[in-house]
Amino acid sequence: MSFAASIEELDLRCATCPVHHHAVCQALGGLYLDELAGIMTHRHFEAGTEIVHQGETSNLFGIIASGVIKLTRLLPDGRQHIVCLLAETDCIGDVFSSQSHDNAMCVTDVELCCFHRKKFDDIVKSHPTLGHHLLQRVTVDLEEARQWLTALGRKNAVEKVAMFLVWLWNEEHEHCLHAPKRGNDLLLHFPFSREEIADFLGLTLETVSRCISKLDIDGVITLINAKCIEIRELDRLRRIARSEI
Amino acid sequence: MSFAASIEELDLRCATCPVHHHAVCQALGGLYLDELAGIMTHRHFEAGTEIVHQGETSNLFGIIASGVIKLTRLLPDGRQHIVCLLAETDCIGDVFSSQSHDNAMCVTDVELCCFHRKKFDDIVKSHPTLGHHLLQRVTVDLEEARQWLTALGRKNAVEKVAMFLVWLWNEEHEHCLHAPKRGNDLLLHFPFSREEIADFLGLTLETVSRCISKLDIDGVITLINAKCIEIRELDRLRRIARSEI
DNA sequence: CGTATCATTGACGAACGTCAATCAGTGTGG
DNA sequence: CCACACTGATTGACGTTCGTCAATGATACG
Repeated sequence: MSFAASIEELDLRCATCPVHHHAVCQALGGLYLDELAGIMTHRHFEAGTEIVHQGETSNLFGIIASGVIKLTRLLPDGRQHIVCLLAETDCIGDVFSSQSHDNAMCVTDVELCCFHRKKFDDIVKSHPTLGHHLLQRVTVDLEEARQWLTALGRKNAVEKVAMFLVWLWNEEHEHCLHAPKRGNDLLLHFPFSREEIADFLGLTLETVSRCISKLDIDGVITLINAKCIEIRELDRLRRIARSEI
Repeated sequence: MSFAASIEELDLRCATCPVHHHAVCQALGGLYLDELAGIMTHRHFEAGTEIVHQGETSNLFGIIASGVIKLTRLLPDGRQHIVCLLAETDCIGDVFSSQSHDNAMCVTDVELCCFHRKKFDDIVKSHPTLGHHLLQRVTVDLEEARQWLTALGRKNAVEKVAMFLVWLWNEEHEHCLHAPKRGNDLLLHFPFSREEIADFLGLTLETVSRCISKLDIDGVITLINAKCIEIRELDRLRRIARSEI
């Protein structure tokens, strides 16, 4: 693990944090934010770093200021699955349990506001609005997990990949308020390898590659390069994702 | 929908409720429980009844007193998936959103403590401990959803079915505190059809049937009848479920 | 320029789905 | 009490989708 060492980072307090208006911390007004800032440490992790290991005890509760984290689970024989992809303003960790169910690994470089699980929970307990916001977050996470459950259980490979692309597009254009605005609204840049997409969708990297090629050939998207796709027919892509075709 | 009509049921207040010590309502002591009881209505639903319809607005927030409810999602072409199975003490509904993401359908007869979503949320807001308990519930639901995500994404049919049986066994013997104690600890009675198991595991009913037959032939379980299974080698079943074989 | 890594593409096979026949269990009515 | 029908489970034959294995291509990096 690589902790932030530079002194400058100590100055990164909540007031200057780029996401504090959108993350759960918004629940606390500026007044109580100091309380949070007091127990917060800001850390930088490089892409590829494993922040938390599956099964390990960890007292980390974090809010992502920037970057992307994947939560993965490994089966005894090496099969892997990504249960969640987290981006800025998302929370990592569980205030109730110190045992981590998943590996947390950085897909890109990550800036993380870190709290001690127990201390964060104490603040949650004393500030009901924060608890309420946290409940809302977890509820949204649950809804998203169930959406993917349906996809993994009942959709075919092309539908899964289409759904993933639409989801990415939504993430960039609706949820992630700090994503840099692209010149072209339909240009999709993503940091995931084919293997990561496959581990997320319950496929193999070859199948993901074939599906992307098929969508390209069919004119729904244009493959600019391995990690950049132009969406040519968003409506059609959406219909495929929703299994309406 | 069939509402409870008998006058006796009006007497079913929280104090006499069989699950109030284990459901989220425990968070409120006996004192505040009256507040909850004041806005609660107790309803009975028959097996097969659809309580909530996918996409509909619904202001129901309920706590299951007895019975089993399935939350399902339907794709435009008829493919179906069960995203969650709920039993006594579990909550149904979302305090934040009035639009239901799934159909809620009774697998068995169901006794449900019903609240108006908004009113329940008001009580949550004024009683932080209740909110905290609710957060804990949703966190557990999320963890469970992710466990099934990994299963649907990365496990084969036999492993899925084994996992389902182990999960059922755990539900009966660890979580569901009011399940009637069986004479034989390894006898598993369940209310689900092959199609329901299939819709939960992302398989077809034929595949589920074949997997159960295989586990029977291999001596891991004995199929007593369609809805009763004796687990003969729990450890082996667990290892299959965990993909350790 | 050579090497390493990742993506694409093809050939083939296995696992699971589809379709259909049979079997078992349950309820109903004569 | 039995015959019948109805529903759901099992089993078999066959087909499709996706996984596996392998070769080739593209891109980045020292």
